[in-house]
Amino acid sequence: MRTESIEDYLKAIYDIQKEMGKVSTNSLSEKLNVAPASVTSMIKKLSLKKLLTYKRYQGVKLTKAGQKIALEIIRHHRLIELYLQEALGVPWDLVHDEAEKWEHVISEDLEERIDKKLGYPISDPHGSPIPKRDGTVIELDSIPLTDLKPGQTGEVAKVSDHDPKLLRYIGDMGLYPKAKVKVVSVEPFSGPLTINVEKNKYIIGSEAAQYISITNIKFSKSELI
Amino acid sequence: MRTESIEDYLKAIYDIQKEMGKVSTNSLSEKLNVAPASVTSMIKKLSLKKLLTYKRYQGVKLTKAGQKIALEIIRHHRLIELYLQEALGVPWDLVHDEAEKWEHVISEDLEERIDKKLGYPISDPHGSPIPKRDGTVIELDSIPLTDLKPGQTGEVAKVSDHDPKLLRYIGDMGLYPKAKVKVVSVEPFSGPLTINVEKNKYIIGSEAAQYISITNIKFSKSELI
DNA sequence: ATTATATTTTAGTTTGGACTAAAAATTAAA
DNA sequence: TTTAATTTTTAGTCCAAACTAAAATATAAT
Repeated sequence: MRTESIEDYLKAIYDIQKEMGKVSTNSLSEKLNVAPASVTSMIKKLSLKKLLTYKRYQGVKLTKAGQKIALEIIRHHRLIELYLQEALGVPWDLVHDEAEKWEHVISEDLEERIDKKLGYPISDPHGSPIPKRDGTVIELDSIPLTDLKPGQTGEVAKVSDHDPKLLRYIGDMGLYPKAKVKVVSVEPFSGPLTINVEKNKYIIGSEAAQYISITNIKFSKSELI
Repeated sequence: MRTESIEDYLKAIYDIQKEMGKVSTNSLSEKLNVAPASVTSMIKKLSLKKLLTYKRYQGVKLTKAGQKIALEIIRHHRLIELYLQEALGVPWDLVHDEAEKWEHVISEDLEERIDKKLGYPISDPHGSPIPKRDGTVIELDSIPLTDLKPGQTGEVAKVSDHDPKLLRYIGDMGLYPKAKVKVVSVEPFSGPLTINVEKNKYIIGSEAAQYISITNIKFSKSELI
């Protein structure tokens, strides 16, 4: 059987795998908010179902079958997020939580209808790519805003959607995907950055800035962008 | 806690209460497709939570609190059904199953948005009334098509949405809510009825006809409607 | 290389919600 | 009014998925 819990594990594994390479028991425990021991037992089950491979004490890796399911759920999630925003005007800091539940119960048929209505979009409101039904994903590479040097410009590729409060903060500065940013200065010791967003100047803490991914990075001689 | 299972029980109890008066263990068992023993134990739990009252061997009755939850879920269900049809073109025989799952995970906020977008509708695609958020429902009274006598006319109030195949059959005859019907003849021993639907003549078995509720019944002298 | 710390796994419980089989209560039939 | 049939409840299991506490392994520090 394919329970909601299993889907959540596979999705979490996929995410961690992508952004940190290795998927440890602890990282899963933290991401899913369950005890490490619970993770271990679920891992065993998923391994039996051939959805992932693992060696004791050495982390897990999704199999083809496991990845297929993970991507299917992620696809649901992102299409739903975009649909909620576009069709129903749900603010971008709320779409995640709503999608988190709906993604497990939507039918493929309805998903197809939504996909069509949206015109087969390629990314969600936070800039993450929407996997195709066949399992292909185009991850465009980007680096955290905190890695830019003063004088560099770029555009927002995506932002983390894990915390509504953070999203609201980011949104207030206009830091949506595709927004042009320039780093004016960076304070040392993980201090705040001074940035320009489409001509407006802001100061943002590195804590928040690390959740904003930038692409298309260049040096700009001009004062503006 | 308020689990999906609990919500399903309360909804089922509300439905049965409305259309059969008494809610027995067996009727619930059948409607929910679970063993009678399972129903008994769930009833005990719901009783402890003060969502219903019951005396052993004598059926159950929702409390105010129980009814409130039931109506909330039914409201979700019906709004979702209508939304799926109107906004996404999901055919009317499929909206039920989709809503059956979504109804448990939709937020009140999103529901409000959907309600607004639909213009605060009062009934779903099958003719059932949509409860208000405060728990009021206007059930318009109607009788099964099988209870009409030859020569009587009326209009479709609602149809049962429990079986997609049945709905497709009914839909093919144009028997949507508000459609005008005239009973031309009825064969004895629960035989088929000959009816006119908006000028078209059909023969329908009583098995199917009993799931169609009619309102606004009159006698018509004319050949047509 | 040992010890200390951190991570992961085992072992054993708990909880929700289902199940079967058998007993008890109710209702219907002879 | 006894017997038979139906309905409902007990009693005891099972499974998924979480938990805690304690043991095992791996990694880091001295």
